[in-house]
Amino acid sequence: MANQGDEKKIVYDFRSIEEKWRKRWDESRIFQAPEKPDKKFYLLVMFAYPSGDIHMGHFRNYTLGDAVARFKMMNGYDVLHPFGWDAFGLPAENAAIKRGLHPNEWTLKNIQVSRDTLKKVGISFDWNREIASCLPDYYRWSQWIFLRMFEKGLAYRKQAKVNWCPTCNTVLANEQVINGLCERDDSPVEQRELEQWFLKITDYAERLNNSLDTMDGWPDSIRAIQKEWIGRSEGCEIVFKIDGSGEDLPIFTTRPDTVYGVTFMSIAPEAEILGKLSIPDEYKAAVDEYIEKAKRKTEVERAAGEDKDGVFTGCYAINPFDGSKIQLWVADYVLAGYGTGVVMAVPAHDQRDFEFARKYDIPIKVVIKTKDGVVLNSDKMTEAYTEYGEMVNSGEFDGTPGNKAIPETIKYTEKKGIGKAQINYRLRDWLISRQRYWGTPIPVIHCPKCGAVPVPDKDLPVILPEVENYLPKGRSPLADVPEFINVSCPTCGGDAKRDADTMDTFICSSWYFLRYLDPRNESEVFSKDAAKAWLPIDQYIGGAEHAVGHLIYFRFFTKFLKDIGLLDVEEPAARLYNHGMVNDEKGHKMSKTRGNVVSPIGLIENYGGDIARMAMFFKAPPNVPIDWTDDLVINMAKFVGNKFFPLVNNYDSDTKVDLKYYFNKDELTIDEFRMYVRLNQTIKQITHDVELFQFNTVIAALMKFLNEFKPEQLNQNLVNYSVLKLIQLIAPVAPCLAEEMWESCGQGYSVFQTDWPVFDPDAIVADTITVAVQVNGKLRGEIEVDSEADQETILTEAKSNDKVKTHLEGKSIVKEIYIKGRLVNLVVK
RNA sequence: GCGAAAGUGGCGGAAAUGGUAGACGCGCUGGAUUUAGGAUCCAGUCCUUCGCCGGGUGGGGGUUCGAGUCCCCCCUUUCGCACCA
Repeated sequence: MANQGDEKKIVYDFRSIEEKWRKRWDESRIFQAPEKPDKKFYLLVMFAYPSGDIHMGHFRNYTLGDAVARFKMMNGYDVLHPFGWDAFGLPAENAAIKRGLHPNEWTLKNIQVSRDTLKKVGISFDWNREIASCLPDYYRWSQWIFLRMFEKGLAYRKQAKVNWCPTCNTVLANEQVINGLCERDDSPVEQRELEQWFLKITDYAERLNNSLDTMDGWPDSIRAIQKEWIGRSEGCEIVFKIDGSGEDLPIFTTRPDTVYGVTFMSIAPEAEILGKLSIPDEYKAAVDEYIEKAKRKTEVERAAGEDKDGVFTGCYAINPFDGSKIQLWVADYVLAGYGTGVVMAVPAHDQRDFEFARKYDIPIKVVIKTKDGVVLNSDKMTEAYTEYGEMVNSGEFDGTPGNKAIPETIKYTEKKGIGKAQINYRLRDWLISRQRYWGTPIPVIHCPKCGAVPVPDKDLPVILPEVENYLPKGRSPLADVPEFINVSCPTCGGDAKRDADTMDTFICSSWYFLRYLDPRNESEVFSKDAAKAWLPIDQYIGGAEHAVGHLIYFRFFTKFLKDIGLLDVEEPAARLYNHGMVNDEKGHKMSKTRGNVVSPIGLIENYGGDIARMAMFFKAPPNVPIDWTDDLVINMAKFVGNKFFPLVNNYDSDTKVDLKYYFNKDELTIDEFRMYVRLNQTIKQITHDVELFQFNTVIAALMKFLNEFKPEQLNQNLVNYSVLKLIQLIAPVAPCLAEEMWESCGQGYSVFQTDWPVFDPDAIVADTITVAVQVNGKLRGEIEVDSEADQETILTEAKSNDKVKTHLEGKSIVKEIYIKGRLVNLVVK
């Protein structure tokens, strides 16, 4: 740890240097994006939740984005690199309650503190475009988008069984329930029957699913997670009839080919169809009791039941294929929300149905032959046969081969009008209303006569009122604010009440990237021209934990806004990069309760922001989690202080170097030319690595070059040329340092407005090259040859190498392989 | 159970497209310098060996002149989904 009082240890005066350049950037507005870019690059980092000061995770994420932004600037792009605050929501509210503050006060204070820190870090954000989702001029447009969805029937109210967190005192979206527990506080989530607001994201399930196939700028892992979450499933709807009443009893199945094997059906306890059954008296009590019991269980309890159980209703259905009578059961393993809430059970060919049938002595009927053409004996089966195969015991379908069985049965249902091909999704509609204070008010008025009436656009925003008591108590605190709640109906003028709920904060983050494009627009959510100019996001950087939340929601919003004509793009972000976490030295997550938080501010004050970020970059690629240790930064400070920064001492600012043109190579000695080659290899390497965000090897390449660079042995021209190139190459990674060095070489302001170095292709191929020589694939020697030498010369040379010769003795060469400029392999026997 | 990613020295991690495995750094070991500490410099550091040779990228097979990289099987770890009919 550098001792602040000990001047000898300060390797360069990072404090004044960093302050100087931050100020300079700010004054010259170098990071301000133009309205109309020529060559655009929209770089988006996930905006921050202001729950305190920013931490090492933010620091890592945002310095990564910063390096990319600066690199793109140097490659001639107009870079849009905005920032803002995801300021509404439960965490801010909970934190504020704990401290006895108002959420607004708490949030705004945190924003200020965090903003100051980020400015101190010198991130290249365009602060002119800063937004905060808790401010009326932002959430006004969240309300506006909500109303557009309402108009299209995509925002709707529904009485439904919903997830309720008893600790947060609010409902939660499916995406916020992890293993039946609240993602915030791990409380077991209860099911409550409530009327709530939903967004019909399911209308977009197919498009959300299909676009994933073309999104090759996204990590495969995220795409796979989203695919699974959307859960597309191809199958068939088949309409059975209730025996007696003849009422329809539709089911969804992916295995219509097993329909002749149906021996019972399972109905979810919550399924509405149950009301249509006339359950015989002798079964009624047991069924009612089972349903009551099932409803009291939590999701986890229901899922945990290893043994599937259920109860027979005494009712039957008719199989439309063969007219057979099917027992109807109620079973709580059936999900009311998927398909129709009714499952056709085929015990011979579905493992769960098999176990259920064995338990309750229900017949098992084999209707699919095995691969070997065997018809299994149902009495002797120990498990279901779930493979596809030829149909058997299936009436007119007998003999239909496995690959045709499903299409043929589907075709039949359509011909007979007893069903149809159908695609189901696991994705559910998004529950967005919250019974909490700190969020965007839902812009709807409930009128006893007119029902749910949208607030007219001209009355937006619906301002979140200041309240005394915002503690959660199971219904929205806004419900107890008469001035807010009591209004007249916009349609009929009669007494009406505002909706008291607020929106899920993920609404705010579903479109923030659009507001950045036109953040001060008072008449529109954003201008279409701005959207056309900047979209899609060229690079999005953020955590993988948002895979099934935010990263689906913002895709959904984009598609919706395209459909109403505001956007041209189908997808918001062309490329996505997931950064890794920063843990403490023992690999534990940094947290205030653990007391192991390393502050970016402390690092900046003791070592400088450039050293801190270089240390972080050097440790590992940015997508790999790292364990922070102070020696990272200590060692980086040594490298910069001893090796890198002193480079400018070797620069002679009287010697003019023209960086735009080829260096005069003819003047160089052989050793100097070798160094020139190494420089160009380094340029090539670093450019390649920066493009892949491999900043660890960027710094390694710089170190390696400096290990070989001996300025005192080289002519001054070459030294100057090399130093300038190196400063540019390292600028994205160490911006203040680079500016300072650039200036002290007499190059003026700013290094970020110079062109990124391009390697000299002539210098990549040297006059002589080293070729590796293998015998039977094993390295046996190296030869130095003229780079122009032909294959024959090289092979002759290789065979005459002393080391190689010993391995050739007494053997005959059966094959000679030459890989140009790299290696020779002699195959001997 | 299903899906995805990944297994390389004491450690973090390098090896673009199959072509010199272990770059760069940490740590460690010797040495130099220094009143001392810190710092700095030089040398060494995958295993085995004085050296050559040999072995080596989780394990086992395969393709190839040549495999960390491609294919098959297995093991382990991490992450995501977990009754989806």
